[in-house]
Amino acid sequence: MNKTEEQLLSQAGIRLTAVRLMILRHILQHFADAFSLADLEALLPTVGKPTLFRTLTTLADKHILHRVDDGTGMQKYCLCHSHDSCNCEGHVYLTCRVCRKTFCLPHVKLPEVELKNKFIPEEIEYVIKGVCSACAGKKK
Amino acid sequence: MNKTEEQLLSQAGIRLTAVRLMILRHILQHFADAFSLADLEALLPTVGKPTLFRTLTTLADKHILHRVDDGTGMQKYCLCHSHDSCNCEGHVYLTCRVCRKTFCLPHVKLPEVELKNKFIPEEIEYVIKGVCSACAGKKK
DNA sequence: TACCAAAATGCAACTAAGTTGCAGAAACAA
DNA sequence: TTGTTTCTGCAACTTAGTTGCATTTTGGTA
Repeated sequence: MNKTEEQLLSQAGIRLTAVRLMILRHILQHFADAFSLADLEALLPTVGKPTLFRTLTTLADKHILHRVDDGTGMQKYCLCHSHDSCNCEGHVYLTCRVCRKTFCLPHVKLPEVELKNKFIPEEIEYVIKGVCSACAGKKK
Repeated sequence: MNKTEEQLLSQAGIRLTAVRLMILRHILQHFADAFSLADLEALLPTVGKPTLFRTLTTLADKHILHRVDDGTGMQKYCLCHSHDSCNCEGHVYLTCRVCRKTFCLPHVKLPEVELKNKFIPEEIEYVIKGVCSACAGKKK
């Protein structure tokens, strides 16, 4: 079952404030896929950019959001789809080079890669770049 | 066998200039792994940043370099390890969150992911974030 | 070789995303 | 209610990336 904004924040040990609740509610309602600080700014013009930035940073640090690097040059975020036990090692994203949107595939099982070196993995991002169906339909 | 800078450029249909040859030679000699515009700038202080930028853009567009998005916020590039038939659909990178270096694993076979939607894939990036052996040794 | 058009280069200035400092406001415990 | 801690908003700053434009270089042609 889905959690409320209050539950998400308090369970993560984040102070409940009016601004944070509003930000998180809008994210839950509007962003099924990856979004940027600018997207959030457009949605919430009354909240200052530094506040949005710091809130996103807090939410990402507390594993309520994931940071997504999709190669568009803008930091993106998306809801962590397994809030409780966030051992979210791997995520798959589709990034459209035309509209620059990024779509999450949360339920895809990420394939493993053999590591020969003594590198300690913490997180895996599998980004597939291409053209989304909407943009492909419009004309190449 | 390895190609010369001249061969790489001319086969890609890029004009041979002194600056480009110097840039490419330095890349071949110094950067086995991913590097940024700033890295190149430090190596070649006599060449202006816009020229370096435009040269990297040209080399990436002609598939001599790959653009790498490692989540450090800086665009990185690395040599395409299969110059001839660059059907390089997939690349695996290791990014260290401590020293922010990114290492290429060019010979790892990239696992496939099932795509349900009508997304047209063009390129795949598999980025493993963590801590490299050098940084892990220094202390956590 | 001399000339010319097209392309490359370097300088400076600009853009945009992200980030910080600080003063005032809000949260929360006593 | 009070006081401390944390949050918020404004403005200003940082940095990577990018563009405009004048000058230089390249490579083809006479």
